[in-house]
Amino acid sequence: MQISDKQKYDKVIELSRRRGFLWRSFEIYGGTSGFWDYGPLGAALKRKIEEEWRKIYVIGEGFFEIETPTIGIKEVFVASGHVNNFVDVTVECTKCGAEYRADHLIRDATKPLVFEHGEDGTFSHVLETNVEGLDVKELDKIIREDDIKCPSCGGELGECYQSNLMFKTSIGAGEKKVGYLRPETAQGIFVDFPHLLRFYREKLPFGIVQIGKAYRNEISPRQGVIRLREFTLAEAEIFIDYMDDTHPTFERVEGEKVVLYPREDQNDEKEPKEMGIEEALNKKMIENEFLAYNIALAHKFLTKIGIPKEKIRFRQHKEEEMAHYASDCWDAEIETEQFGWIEVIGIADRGDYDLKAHSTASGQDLTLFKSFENPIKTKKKVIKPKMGKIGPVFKEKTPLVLKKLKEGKNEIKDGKISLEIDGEEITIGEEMYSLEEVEEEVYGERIIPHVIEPSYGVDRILYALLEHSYREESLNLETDLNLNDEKEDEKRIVLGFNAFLAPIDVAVLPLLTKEELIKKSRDVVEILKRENLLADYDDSGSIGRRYRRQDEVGTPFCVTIDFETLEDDTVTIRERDTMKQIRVEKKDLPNVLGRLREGEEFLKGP
RNA sequence: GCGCCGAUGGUCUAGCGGCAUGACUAGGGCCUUCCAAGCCCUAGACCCGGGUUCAAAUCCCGGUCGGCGCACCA
Repeated sequence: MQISDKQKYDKVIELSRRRGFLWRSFEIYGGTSGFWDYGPLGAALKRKIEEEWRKIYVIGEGFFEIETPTIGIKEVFVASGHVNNFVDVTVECTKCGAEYRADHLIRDATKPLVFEHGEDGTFSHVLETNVEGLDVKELDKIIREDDIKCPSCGGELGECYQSNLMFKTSIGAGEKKVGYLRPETAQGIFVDFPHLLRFYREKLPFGIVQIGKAYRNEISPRQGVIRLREFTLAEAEIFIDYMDDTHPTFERVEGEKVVLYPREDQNDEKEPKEMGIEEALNKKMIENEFLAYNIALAHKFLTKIGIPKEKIRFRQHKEEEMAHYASDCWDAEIETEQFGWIEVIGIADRGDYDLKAHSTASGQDLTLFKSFENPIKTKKKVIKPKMGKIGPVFKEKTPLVLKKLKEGKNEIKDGKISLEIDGEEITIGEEMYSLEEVEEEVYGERIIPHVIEPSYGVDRILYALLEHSYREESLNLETDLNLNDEKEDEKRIVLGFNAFLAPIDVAVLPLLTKEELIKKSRDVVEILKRENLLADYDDSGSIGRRYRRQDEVGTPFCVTIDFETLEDDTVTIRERDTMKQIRVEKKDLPNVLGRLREGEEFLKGP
């Protein structure tokens, strides 16, 4: 059988395209890599995944959702570091015009530095120039100093320049203002920090989420739906007090077991290990309680939507792979057949990087006043100027003098204070001030919150879910009609989504294409619609064919209308996974379906 | 971005200088009392552009897209 020889990825993508989950974008024009459309069922599935996410973060955690533009002005991304750091350094040959990535060019041009003789008689280089983390000027310098030429024509290379991975655009007519399509939704949140702080009434910790599109102009996106140029992020930014990283509701994730793959174990090539989240925290494997909490939360989310536990692990980023803003980062990875372990969620400790950066760049105060439990009382001596003496002496310079004195950086020498005003040295004599001891109370301090950021790649999660939901079942049908001994097992393709995620909630099918049954079926569809269920009606082909159609798109239940329905107003509900049926009264249908959708065992009966 | 390979109905596929295969799917009808049954009918394709040739899906060149390897991946 041809189909079973194929990779699972191919089967999943084929089904997705055939049944309207995923389509390549711009297909009639040949398509463009890095862009995919969600078809009717794909869009529905994605929405339901996002809805589950909201249940956890918005309702569960109490993080409200905001929506900010997908285009950001240049200032935002200059401050955030994306304009400078989210780049590849490129260099162009002045003669033939070929373009190169400068770091690779240097690495290639300067290697091999050392050869090692392999056992199989081949040579391999073991050292290469370390170009990691060099900036434009440094790379440019190396090219000049080592006199590196164009590898294809030997021509002189031009100056290095940065090519940014953000999509650039202009705002308004005449390209007055430069904008970029956001590479993450987070910056919109940081920029709104003063509003958010007031909204949450100036108390830490608080969180805020955003679900939306983000854009990265990847040089060469591959791997189908895994690497996109336009993709959906579901991000939460959790603002915390770094002095107090006790999570207020840690008990919610107690007992959650996760597979962890810390940095050290990766370096030592050890296996990831499963452990309770409290243990990981106690052993300092995860440094921060908020990080640990959010790792557990991510694990809850992924298992809830139906990713098998054994296919989930959390891998800590190595130092060199972390983003420019992160001080620690754990990725949730899901194992897929096609791509191996893929990153689907990044849980980063962004520290105070972003707020600090935006504060500096905008000149705005992005701090929060944190009260001490007990005000700190200090006694200190302050200088009290005697205005009657100072005024007449310094005249119009008096305000400046007072200002200097207030700054408090005064050294008293032999009772005299020296100040520098407009480059001029002046002396305040003993008679011009008095020293008084005052008691000062400090009620708190201004702090910049730190940020913990769980960032979910919705598209990747959706793909992983499709792959893990896809199954083919062999049905051994004992047909007497099978005269030739060609024993061909019939194949059933099922997307085994949890009922609450399935794009179509329920299908209504007349057993036969008879007018009475069709009419009755239409009535049932109307009843289900009133319950806000997405009900599909289908009377084409045989009943078996219709069940298979629904199985293939993951519809959990089919309601079948037969001749008994006409007599006693009962219908059958057929479950996707077991293919078993129960008969219920038509009037109980919404109630029973509701309970089944909540996960009640199927054959328990009404 | 480099190298290798590929692109034919909605899906999968045969053909590889001379009428474009077949299966599945889909639409309509007949039949049919629960899991892709059967019968009849219908619809539907050579990635784009150039070249070679009497003739190109087929050969050549360029492009686009895809797969794999290298590289990249906040």
